[in-house]
Amino acid sequence: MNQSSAIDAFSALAHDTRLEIFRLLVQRGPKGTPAMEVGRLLDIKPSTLSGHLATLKRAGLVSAERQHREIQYAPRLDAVNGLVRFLLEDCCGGDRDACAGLGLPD
Amino acid sequence: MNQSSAIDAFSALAHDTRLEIFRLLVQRGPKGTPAMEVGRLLDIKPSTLSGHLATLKRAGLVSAERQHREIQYAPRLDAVNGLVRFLLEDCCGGDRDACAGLGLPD
DNA sequence: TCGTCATTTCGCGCATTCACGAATTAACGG
DNA sequence: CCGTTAATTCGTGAATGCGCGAAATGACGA
Repeated sequence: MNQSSAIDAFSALAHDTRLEIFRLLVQRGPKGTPAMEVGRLLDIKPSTLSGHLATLKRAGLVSAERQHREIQYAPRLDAVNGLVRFLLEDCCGGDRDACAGLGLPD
Repeated sequence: MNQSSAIDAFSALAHDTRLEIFRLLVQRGPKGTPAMEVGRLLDIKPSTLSGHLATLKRAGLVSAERQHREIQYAPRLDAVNGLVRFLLEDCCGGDRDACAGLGLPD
């Protein structure tokens, strides 16, 4: 994870509809959800939905796999993990004691 | 944390300079850093810096406290925590078994 | 091969965001 | 009260992102 990738990810999440899409995918689980079903559940027009899913995919936040006619989209939870690690990198200048009790990852 | 607040936070982080500012504040620790020093370290013009710090503060990502002449800015790590919790809320439809091994918070 | 459903691409008009200089306000020290 | 440093506000011009309809493409099933 680098600055540029992080910005792509944050930009992707900084949008009402895309944030809803991502959270829906998280709730639906790692098995994935067909694009059309996402659009139906959230009432999004096909062309708009396609653009948003492409943005999320470009940002590395979701994966896409074709299954028969449909494309299954799934959230990449490891991307969220990487994003947080990047945000909190070298917290307190690397002084672990100073960061104690903040619930940070190892 | 709600959708609107989360978008404000992600929007704030989805910007090159602001992301640099926030990460710098994280690295400098919870004691805070004077605005001017941030500007000096990252080479940001005063008016531009002021706007970015105001955006981060409005998004709840940093706190500001006046100390003598300067204003100390500090990162709000609890905000990051809240952001991640919001993002991963009801993961896998709340089925904890299906989410096992993903490194999620309690 | 044909028809159909799923998805993407393209173009338009509209709204928002950005950096920066100049002027302004705020908080001290003497 | 004055000078200095810290920080904010404001206005402008340029760049980017947005939703959506229309058309194109891809992938099947019969």
